[in-house]
Amino acid sequence: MAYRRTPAVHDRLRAARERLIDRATDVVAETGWGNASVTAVAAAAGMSAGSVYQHFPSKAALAVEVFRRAAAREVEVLGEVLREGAGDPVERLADGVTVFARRAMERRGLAHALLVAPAESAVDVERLAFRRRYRQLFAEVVREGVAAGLLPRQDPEVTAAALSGAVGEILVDPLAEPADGDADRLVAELTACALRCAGAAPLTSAPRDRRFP
Amino acid sequence: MAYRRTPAVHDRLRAARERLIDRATDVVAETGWGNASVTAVAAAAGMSAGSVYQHFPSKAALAVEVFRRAAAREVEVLGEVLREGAGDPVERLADGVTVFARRAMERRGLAHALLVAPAESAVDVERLAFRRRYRQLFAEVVREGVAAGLLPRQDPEVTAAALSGAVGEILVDPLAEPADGDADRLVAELTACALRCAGAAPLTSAPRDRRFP
DNA sequence: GTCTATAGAATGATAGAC
DNA sequence: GTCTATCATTCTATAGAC
Repeated sequence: MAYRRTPAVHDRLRAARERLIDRATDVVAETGWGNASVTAVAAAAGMSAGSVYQHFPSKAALAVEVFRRAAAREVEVLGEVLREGAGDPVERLADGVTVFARRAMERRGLAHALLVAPAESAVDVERLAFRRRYRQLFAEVVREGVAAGLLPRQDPEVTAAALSGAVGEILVDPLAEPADGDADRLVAELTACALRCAGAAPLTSAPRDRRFP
Repeated sequence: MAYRRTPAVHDRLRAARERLIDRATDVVAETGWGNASVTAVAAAAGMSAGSVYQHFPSKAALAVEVFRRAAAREVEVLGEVLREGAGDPVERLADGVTVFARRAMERRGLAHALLVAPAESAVDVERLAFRRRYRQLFAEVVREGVAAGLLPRQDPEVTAAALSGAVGEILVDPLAEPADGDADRLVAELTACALRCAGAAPLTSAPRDRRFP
């Protein structure tokens, strides 16, 4: 195309790369890693399989980039709620779980791909790091809550593992696909469970007498 | 071999089939599903790859049988503790989580294969059913606890998901491989977390002195 | 006219059935 | 051990920007 690589060409390449990543993310979210062949994602992005290698040295590199982008987005959102959100640590924890769960349910396919779906080993490595960051975020706010005397003493890492594990577990099971109205109830139950798990009083306060109705 | 299948031949075939399943289970526990090729499990069982197909119509069928046997054993053990164990529902829940976690840590490789390790899709289907049974067992005892007034009102399914999710989550992360003495502490923390999760531990900031001194 | 991004075919490796 | 299918990756000829 270009005699020398002009800015216009550079931009077009960059745009094509972005589109490839976006479309590949869609394919992964809709059909899973297993069906995201080079040919399939290339077709979704409107390019040939060969052209993919103009942008990425290997399929694994593309997969990792797809994962990183989506995972980073989730971590950022969760981190904002947990760290810079409003309220005390317990309130932020409740908000965090709610956001985590709600986002996962809204983009179920993507959440599945990020959290549990089998993928190539390069992605598995990223996933481990990703889950660990998630847990650290939860653990941090639990630690704050303990320090503030709002939560009983506990191992924040274990509690954090339980929190993310609970959401993941519910996502794994396709039968748990909730009806429209049910999703809200499920998120609320999950949040309540998370608060109990950390040892906090239920959200609907005046907790002392109402706890065991 | 026999012209017509005599009882002796029948017994020998049956024994070979059992040995094949047992050795294949070992291979899966030690090296994961990915390395459990037909050749590898056949070698471990002391037979040729071709002979495997005397006993199973496909590799997937063998894998499913391996999974079912091991999973059924775990479900049985957990079910015994949760259903026929000693004590009230809360005590049985604590025992169940402890047993679940301890067994998983003792046979980490097998637990990983059963709970989370990537496997062929036929096994994934079994895994879903297996995790569901696990959750049902937990949910049942939680339901009992609620009915008995020992636990606050909650969705037992969600709580059960959190319980098994927490153990699974901790197993997923290889970094969490605990030192010898640490495993006990981890199991204890997990059990405490599980009790809180079900609402059995103190929920307010006024903890009982005995539990959180 | 030149050069490179691109499409599409060729190649080669892997994995599983039997 | 052989046969087959399925991709990831590479090769090659074109088309279109400069």
